[in-house]
Amino acid sequence: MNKIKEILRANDLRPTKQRVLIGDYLFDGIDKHVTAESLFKKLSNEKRGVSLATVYNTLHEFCKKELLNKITIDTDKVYFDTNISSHHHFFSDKEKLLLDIKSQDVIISSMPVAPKGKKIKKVELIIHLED
Amino acid sequence: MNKIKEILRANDLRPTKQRVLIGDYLFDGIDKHVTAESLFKKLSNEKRGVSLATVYNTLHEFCKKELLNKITIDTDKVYFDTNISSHHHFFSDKEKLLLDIKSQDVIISSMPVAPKGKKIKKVELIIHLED
DNA sequence: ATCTCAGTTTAGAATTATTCTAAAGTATTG
DNA sequence: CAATACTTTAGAATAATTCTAAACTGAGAT
Repeated sequence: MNKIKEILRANDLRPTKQRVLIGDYLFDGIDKHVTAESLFKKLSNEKRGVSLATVYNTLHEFCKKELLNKITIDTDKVYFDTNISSHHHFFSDKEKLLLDIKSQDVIISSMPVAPKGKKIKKVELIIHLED
Repeated sequence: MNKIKEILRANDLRPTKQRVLIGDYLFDGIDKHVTAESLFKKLSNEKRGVSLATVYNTLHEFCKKELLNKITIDTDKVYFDTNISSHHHFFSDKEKLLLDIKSQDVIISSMPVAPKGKKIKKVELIIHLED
């Protein structure tokens, strides 16, 4: 029995060929950072391809269902992280490389209160690297 | 004597009409968050306008000289902050609104070490807000 | 002042990730 | 199996930004 199909169904997403193919790759147990383009290329090698539009659609759906974490660091590409537990990132602006920081390596001991009428949705710490 | 002209000269930037106009607006003592488009619109009202290309050029030059702080949160726009002291931001994804957090309101008490061969260039903490 | 030239500005074209559209395909339910 | 709502897709559209190449200008030398 395919684990991905169950995940999809549990999230009200029909287990289509494309979603299963993408899910199988993304959720194979190894944390990954992908972009729409990188994922599209990776899957083009497979026998049945997936269109770029579907890659975009699927990444966004998975994000909405909180199966993926969207990371915007750079204007020219959006990254998606399969590690949805709370953690932060290094980013090398030169190579445009995203690296996980182990969650215990960052301690934020004081946080501001949200402005009136707003709640904190997500805290994102990005450490930009240079050589 | 114009303060902006001195700043420009101190940074090896010729004090052209356009740079002085942009500098006068940005560095009037009030902290600002601008985008290329918002700055372009603001300055279009002035008698002598500045082209959009020059707005982009100037924002990037000012960034390089560390007169501005570039903030990338959202793929569809880059923000520039005139407050170059160390501080963090709230971002309301819905309204695409950027707000300063007072520097004493965030305490990061533990930081990771940079990967081998890299140095930490900048630490950016973004707190995403929702209603 | 005027000349010269590197630095600067600019309009418009080019780029590029992403979103949109609308037509064809498919999973699911009865 | 039929009906229908959900999906996929190719290609067009969008929009912020960058690029290009020609015109312009500030600053030092004469």
